[in-house]
Amino acid sequence: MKKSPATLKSISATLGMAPSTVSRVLNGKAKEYRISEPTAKKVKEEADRVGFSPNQIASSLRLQKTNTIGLVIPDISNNYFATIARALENEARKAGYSIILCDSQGQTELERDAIRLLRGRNIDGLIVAPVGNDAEHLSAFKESGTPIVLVDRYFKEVSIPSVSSDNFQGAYDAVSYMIKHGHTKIGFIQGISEATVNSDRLNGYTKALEDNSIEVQTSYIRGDAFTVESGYQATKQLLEDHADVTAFFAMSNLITLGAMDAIKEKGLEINRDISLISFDDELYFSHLSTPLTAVAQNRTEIGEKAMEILIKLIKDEQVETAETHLPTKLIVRESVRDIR
Amino acid sequence: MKKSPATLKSISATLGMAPSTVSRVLNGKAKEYRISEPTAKKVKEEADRVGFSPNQIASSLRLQKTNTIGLVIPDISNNYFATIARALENEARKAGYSIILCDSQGQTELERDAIRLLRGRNIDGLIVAPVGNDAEHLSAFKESGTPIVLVDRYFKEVSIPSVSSDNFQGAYDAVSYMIKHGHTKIGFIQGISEATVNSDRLNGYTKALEDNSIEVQTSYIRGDAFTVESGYQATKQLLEDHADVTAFFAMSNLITLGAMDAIKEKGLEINRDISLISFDDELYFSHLSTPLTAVAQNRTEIGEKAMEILIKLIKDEQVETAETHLPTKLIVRESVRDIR
DNA sequence: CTGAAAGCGCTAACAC
DNA sequence: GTGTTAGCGCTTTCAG
Repeated sequence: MKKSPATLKSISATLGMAPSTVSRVLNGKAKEYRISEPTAKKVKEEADRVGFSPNQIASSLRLQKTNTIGLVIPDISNNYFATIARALENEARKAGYSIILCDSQGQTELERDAIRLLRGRNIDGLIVAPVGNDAEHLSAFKESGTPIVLVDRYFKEVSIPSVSSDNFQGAYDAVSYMIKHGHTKIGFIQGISEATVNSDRLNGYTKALEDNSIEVQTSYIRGDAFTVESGYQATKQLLEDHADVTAFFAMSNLITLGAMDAIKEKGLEINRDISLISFDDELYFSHLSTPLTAVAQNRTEIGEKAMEILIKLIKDEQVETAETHLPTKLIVRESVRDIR
Repeated sequence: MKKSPATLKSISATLGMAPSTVSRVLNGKAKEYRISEPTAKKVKEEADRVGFSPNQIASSLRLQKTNTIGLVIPDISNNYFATIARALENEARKAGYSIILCDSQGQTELERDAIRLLRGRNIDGLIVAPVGNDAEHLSAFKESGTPIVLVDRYFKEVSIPSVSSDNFQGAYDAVSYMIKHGHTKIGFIQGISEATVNSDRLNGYTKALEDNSIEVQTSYIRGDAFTVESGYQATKQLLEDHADVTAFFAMSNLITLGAMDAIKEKGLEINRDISLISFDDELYFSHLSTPLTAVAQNRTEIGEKAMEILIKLIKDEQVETAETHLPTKLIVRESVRDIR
């Protein structure tokens, strides 16, 4: 049986005063309203005694503010997103907000549903790591007036603040590094080609090749999802179609895993037979059979920065509404062979 | 500027009817209340037109039900918890509940805070993966009448339903496997010794040794937290104190990582110089320099089962209130050397 | 078949 | 210094 918890009213009844008085004391507005010491003390004691905790729902309804932030993520079990989520949660909590977590499972349909649901829950702000390329529901949400910030991906056509890595530069650095070690035939194992994260990285890849007068082979560009499976298939196909490719550049932690599966399956060994760089670093990379060179993204900072922007927007503070791109860092390990 | 969204009242006003009528139609109670077809149709159209989404806050206040479940987790960026969280979220969503995520960062104090906060948010149920050994705030929460289910860890002294792996058996199997391969001096790199997960695993370890007439050396039992750092320190110390230890059994994915760090630092190679089994499997284990043998927990099922129980409790259905222990599976790879 | 009205628990403007 | 009151948006008796 559910106990009916203490309320302002119940407390004020046992104390023989008005709910408003109790409310004022408990909200620390005692001096502001010049409530007498003894009254305040009695209220606090009674509240303590019955273990009063204010009903946020009622307060939210009254104040039109839920102190709640929606978070829509493609896959919380993907360490990349989980680490961002942790940073987001942490910052939110410090600012007095709670996170409502929605996993879109990489499906635009579920993402749409989640946002609709969160809207009904009157969230004060929304963070989305969008899946797919459809941004209409996002800009529609923005129209509602509730602040929204994107993480990881972003959209050229709609102006929603976003925080992500400097994908162009990260890719440029990685590919330049490969080229410096003698690689010219470099496979690009991509995710969703329409996603800006992906195209920015592809641009970095292309630019690095061009800057070194290496022709871009479109047949070296493979893959169609940020998944293990796609990484596996793309790598496998490319390995079969172009045995002359000496290096792979994988566009996410999951794609990297798929690529490693394919490489292993073909009986190849990373470094010895084939080079590999992962866009996105993982905890275990240094312990792999060949420690993997990776483009490390600053996941925590992505989360912190995004929440900082969102909270500013909620508080109606000025914010440079543009895209934020955080620097990446090339972590050199042993997966790129020097073939000069 | 925040647009004021459509409400039942605003819709009923433009339509010239009462809010109650609109509410009934929109809640699918049209036939129950025998509302005329044309009226119902008009309501639906208007609701559509203005993009009405009901204010859950108001509804929650009225219904004393928030359709919200609190989730308190030590570290969402730990893949073990993240995968459980994903399963929880998924099941919750299917049942019409949203998840409020709180990361306790492994601190009892934050866990306590989070639960207090969630209480104020009038959650319909609570899932906690408890940190530490203090369960008082948990049983206090239970007293409030809101259903609560624990995942991963549990407490002997308080009767709160819990879902976790069969830690005893999982450990027993792993240690038996090591013994079968000739190991008798096996380090046990533990987390928090007071945690039931830990002691159950220790019991499994002990039992396996005893069943094979091997004496338990308490000096082989090291470590004091489920962290990389503790795993590292414990392994390092044990390696220095007892060079005769031939195998390690690490009590979590993070501890395993720390153990691998220590082993690598000492210039040792897994399998060749030292054997290792991890309690908890990870995505990358098969690609490690020595693919790691691990006790795989069914994380997804832990989450699903826990949510299933919680939802039953919320619906006041009968539930076997006991601890649920899900079977583990020993994934044999190459990290245990046969030294017979 | 539909409307009026009360009330969930809280806050704040307005009394006194 | 403190009480009274209205109302946030919704649901649900109770009326008609």
